[in-house]
Amino acid sequence: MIDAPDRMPLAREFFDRPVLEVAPDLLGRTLVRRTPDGPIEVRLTEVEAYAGEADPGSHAYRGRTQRNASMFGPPGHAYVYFIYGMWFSLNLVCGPEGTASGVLLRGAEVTKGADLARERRPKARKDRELAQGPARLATALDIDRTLNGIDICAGPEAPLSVLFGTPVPASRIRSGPRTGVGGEGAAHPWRFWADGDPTVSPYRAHVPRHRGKQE
DNA sequence: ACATTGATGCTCT
DNA sequence: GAGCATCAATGTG
Repeated sequence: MIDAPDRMPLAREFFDRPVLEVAPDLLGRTLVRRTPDGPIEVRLTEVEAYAGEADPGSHAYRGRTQRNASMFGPPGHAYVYFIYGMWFSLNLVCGPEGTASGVLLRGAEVTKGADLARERRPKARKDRELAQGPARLATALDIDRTLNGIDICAGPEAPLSVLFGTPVPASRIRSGPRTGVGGEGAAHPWRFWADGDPTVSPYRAHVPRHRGKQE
């Protein structure tokens, strides 16, 4: 049985391009997470681009560290990081090895394996909330730090793959400032989403948190 | 519907 | 020690 055209995996060349080309081009694509219990598939609806060492909003801004090492690796690999003491986020590494760009996956619609996703997201009241937000997406897809650095172009058995899917046409893509990114990084409209899709997460502007004594 | 805030621990300075 | 590419519960309308 031959795969339908929309089930063809995206090759490494897809990711070996400038991140601002790759990010909007990922919208509508199918992300496959293969778990021991079976596959979970989502249709990507919201992403953010992080543009290498020159981007003040990026984890790579201050150069290579132990945490961000996989961002500096070859394209078509995963960068998974732990945040707020509780959550994971999944990025797809773009651009040539030695550079450090990536696309944060922020929102998606679960299209297959919804029963598995619901088990992992028992607090989701509606199916559209299963993967609405980066940490929710990672939780629904059973993503953790063991997937950091893995090759997502490694073939039909890989834990993660991206399939062709049905790309969102450019006329339906919107862009704006990235969520939770402040400073000079806030100026760039590097968040991309599918207009009107209910699985796009609510925008939250960056709020500087001052802790400790105040007044 | 929207605003506010606690939870929780890792990473880098 | 400060800050974090967040979520969910709580409060108010």
